[in-house]
Amino acid sequence: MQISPDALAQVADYFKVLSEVSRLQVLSCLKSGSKNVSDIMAATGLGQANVSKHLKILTQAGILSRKPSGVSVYYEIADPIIFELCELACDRLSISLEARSQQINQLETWSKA
Amino acid sequence: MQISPDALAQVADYFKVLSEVSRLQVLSCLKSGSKNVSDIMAATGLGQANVSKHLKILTQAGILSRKPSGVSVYYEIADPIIFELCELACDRLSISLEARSQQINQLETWSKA
DNA sequence: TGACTATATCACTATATAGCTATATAGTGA
DNA sequence: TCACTATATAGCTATATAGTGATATAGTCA
Repeated sequence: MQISPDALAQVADYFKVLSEVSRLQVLSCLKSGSKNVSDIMAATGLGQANVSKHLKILTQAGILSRKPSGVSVYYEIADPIIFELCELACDRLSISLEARSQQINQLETWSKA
Repeated sequence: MQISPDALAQVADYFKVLSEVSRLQVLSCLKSGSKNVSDIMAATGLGQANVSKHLKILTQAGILSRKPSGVSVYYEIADPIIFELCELACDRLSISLEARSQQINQLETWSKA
């Protein structure tokens, strides 16, 4: 094994941040631009404490940046690379979906034969 | 919010598969080519039942392919895209590490001033 | 100052899962 | 057939964490 588990742990932690639906919702709604916590709550439907927790996790991972402005705090995407990551994952998912549907088609033609 | 939580859930699940050190170890040791379960156990140091469980998860995610051969079962990378994903994540990590070290440098020069 | 609002944090519960041991299954050779 | 080995699975415990309600903190305006 070439790569140390410690190094892999950092990669794993990074993917773990992206492996929760709520956090992806937050990222998705921030793709169009900076928003404050209340906006994010409204856009995602998540509870306040929950949103705050996820925002902290995303910020600590370097994915979001935090900008207080008066009483509000605005968050925005600090690292657009994540959308490339999501695109790659989506590509992969659509490929496997296609493969699965082809298998189903084969089963169908077989059952009709 | 444009993307449905259901769609994001699939992306999240995909990332979740990649968010465990043991599974990344398995992928890392399979990068050089096909291996059977015993080889993977030896390369990673993981227990047999544990390796088997992780292999199932990776296979179900479409990341590995399973090829029984006699008593053994060989697994190999079915989807090299994952290495692109890992590279992107690594790039991101090295960038943030670099940023952090620059901050430390700034602190050091500041403390020496 | 005090009242109000926005955000963060704490304490808790419920759920998911990594890793383990024991057991089951499947292939191979006697 | 039986014995042996490789892999898979079941059941369990321990741990991590998402979500929630209550509370704390910080900024703003009267």
